[in-house]
Formats: sequence, C-alpha cells, structure tokens
Amino acid sequence: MLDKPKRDRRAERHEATKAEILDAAWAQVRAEGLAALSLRDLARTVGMRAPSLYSYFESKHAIYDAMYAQGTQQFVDAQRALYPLPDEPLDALKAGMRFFVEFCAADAARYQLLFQRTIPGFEPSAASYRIAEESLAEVAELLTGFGITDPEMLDLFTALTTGIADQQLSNDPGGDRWIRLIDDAAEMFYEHTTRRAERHQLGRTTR
Amino acid sequence: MLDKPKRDRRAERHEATKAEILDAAWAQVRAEGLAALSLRDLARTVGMRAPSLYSYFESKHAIYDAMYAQGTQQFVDAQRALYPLPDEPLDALKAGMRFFVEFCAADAARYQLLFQRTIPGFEPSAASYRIAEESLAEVAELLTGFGITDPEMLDLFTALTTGIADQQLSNDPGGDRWIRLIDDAAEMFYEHTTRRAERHQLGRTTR
DNA sequence: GTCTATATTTGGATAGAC
DNA sequence: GTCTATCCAAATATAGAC
Repeated sequence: MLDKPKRDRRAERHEATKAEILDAAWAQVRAEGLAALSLRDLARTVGMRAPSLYSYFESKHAIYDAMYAQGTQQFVDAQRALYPLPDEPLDALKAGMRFFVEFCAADAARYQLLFQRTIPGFEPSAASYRIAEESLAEVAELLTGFGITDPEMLDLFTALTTGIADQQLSNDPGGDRWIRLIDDAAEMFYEHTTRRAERHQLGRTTR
Repeated sequence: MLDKPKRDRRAERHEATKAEILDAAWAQVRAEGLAALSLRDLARTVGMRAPSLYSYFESKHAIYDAMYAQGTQQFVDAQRALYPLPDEPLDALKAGMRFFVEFCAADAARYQLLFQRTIPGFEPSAASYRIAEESLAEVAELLTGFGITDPEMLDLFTALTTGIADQQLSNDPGGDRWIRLIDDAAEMFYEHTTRRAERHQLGRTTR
C-alpha cells in the first residue's frame, strides 16, 4: 500500500495558480473592461502562454464563472460583516443600503459581472447562481424583520438601492455624490412604507 | 453654367441607404446584444458585402455614434410628446417618471447604448452628447417647476427613476413588475421633498 | 458604389512533443 | 504542466478593379 500524505502539495499548488490567474483576470477587467478579457493577455500576465490556461480552466466562460463565484462570495462575506445590525429599523435600513451601494461602487467590473450580465452568452453556473440568490433572499428577510412584508415594497427598495449604486457608478465613479444621499433615501423609503402600512392597517380596522 | 437641380437625387439615395443600414443595425443589436454588432452580418442583411459599408460610415464606431444620435433624438421627441404636463405637480412627476422608465424599458439595447456605455472604447461625438445633455437638463427644469430646486433631490430623483428602469430591464424584461410601482414611487418622492422643503422653510423662519 | 481580394489582428481552442 | 505549432473563425479595414 502507498503512504498517503496528509497534504497534497500538487493540488495546493494547482489551486494557488488558479487563484493567481483569477487575480490577474480581475486586474485585467478592471483596467480594460469586463468584456475585454483576453486569454492571451491573461496568460502573458501570469507568465504563461495561452494554451497553458486550459490546465486550470476549461474555457473562458469557466474563468468568468469562477470570477462570478468569487464575487458572490465576497458579497456574502461583506454582508455577514453587517451583523449585528442596529436595533433601530431605520438605522439598520441605512446600514443595509450603504453596504450594498458601497459594495457595488467599490468595483465597477464586479458590479457589471454580478448584477448586469453584459457578457454575451455568459450565464453563471447553477451552483454560483444559487449562492447569489440566497444572499439576496437575506435582504428580503432583513426587510421583513422591519415589518416591511409587502413584496412591492421590497421591489421598490431594490430599485431605489440599485438606482443609487448605478448613478454613482455611471456619473461619479470614485466619488460620493450619490453615496451621500443614502441616509436621506433610506428615510424617504422608511417613512413611506410605515405610512403605507398604517394606512392599510387603518383601512382594515374601519371596515 | 450647369443647371443645378433642386433635389440631389444621389444624396437622397445615399441618406436613404444610411437609414436602412442603421435600421438593420438596431435590429441586430436588439437580437444579439449591443456589443455583438458585426459589420459582416450587418452588410449581409442589407444585401452588401462588408467593405461597401465604408461608403456610408467611416468606421464601426461611426455607426454606433449615428445610432446614439438617433436614440437621443427619439428621447427628445418622446419627451416633447409629454407636454402639456398635468397641472398637478404630483401627476406631472408621475408622467415624467413613466415616460423615462417606459422609454428605457421599450428597448434594452438602446438603453444600454444611451445610458450605460458598455461598448469598449466608444464615446459619443460631442454633437450627439450635447443633445443628450440638453435633454436631461429639461428634466431638471421640470422638477424646478415643481419647486424641487435642491440639486440633491434632483440626484435622488434620477437614482429612483433609473433604478426602476434598471430593475425592470434586468429582472422582468417585457413585463411590468416595476412599471407598476411608478405612481407609488413618485408619491414617495414627492411627499419626501415637500416635507423636506417645509422643514427647511420652518428652520429658516424660526431662526 | 460595389465588388473581390487581401491585409492584419485577434480571438478561443486543440494536438502533440517534451 | 507547459510549451510550440497550428487551426479555425471572426473581426475591422484597405486597395484596386469594374
């Protein structure tokens, strides 16, 4: 029988190289645009020729998919760092919005890959997509915890939040022109939903 | 002296062919994605070979630029059709939001070209860009007419509106899941800004 | 104005030697 | 695992005949 070592040094090295390739890929899309990822250039950056990349990823889409998985993982991790949330619902809402907008604003290429899907023909693998879905479901739970249960209000909230992120990225990249509006936007939304809920409550009791 | 005809039939035909090419280009980007415009395919569609396109447009970017100009013109025209606006500010606000969201939702490729700029290396020509800027300035005037003069409120309004358009296009293309929220969103924004203005008014008089 | 022919570049991907 | 060599396809663009 062969002695099986506890660590597979070859596998470790393989994973390390994959990570290195992905790092270089992120750098390239940040510099040249998400759609401008080129296997030739990518290989050169990490000191290889293009065909060697195929020892690590079976296709260009597989690289995008791995990047997508990394991005969603970063989202999940950053989201976890949000807790514990402030007790005050409004403060928690502000924190949630701020988290999302700043996460988006921090990396335009990542935002495009995760939330905009402008790569022709790219669909994240089912496994990657599921993680992203679960993570967004957590946002819904967050709102539910504040008594915001109306699905339309959830849609309104996502529209408001992505709108701020989108305008920040499109019209003031690197700045804070829309980030500064987050607290005000959260107050606007919160007041609206609570008023709405009261109205509905009232409508029910008077009937 | 040569007799100069009043109409230049050759020029007319040239413009007609240009228009035909642009129509085919729109069809192609709607079907395949904005970035997937191919001169070969485009030429085939209009019954030419690729090099013949260069008699009408000096480059691929020139085609994108002409499309950009058409898109902004469509925006301006549609905007003009909005008038006269309802007297009631809230109703006018709703009409303005609805106009913008529906204009965006009507054509994802156009939205991407005009407002998202995902074509690597493409910048609209100065002339085209100026038209777009003027048109958006009109939106600002619209709000100013309602007493919404705070530039931050204008930014909040654009964020809310583009957010609705973006979510509609990203998550329910062809549907109306976010379009249905427009009136509610306008009310939310309107109440927020009027309350805010009152507060500021109050703060000034009590000082 | 349109064509053929071609230049040139670039892209992703594969075969097979080492 | 990495390389060279190559394939294949597609892209934009130009030259020059007709």
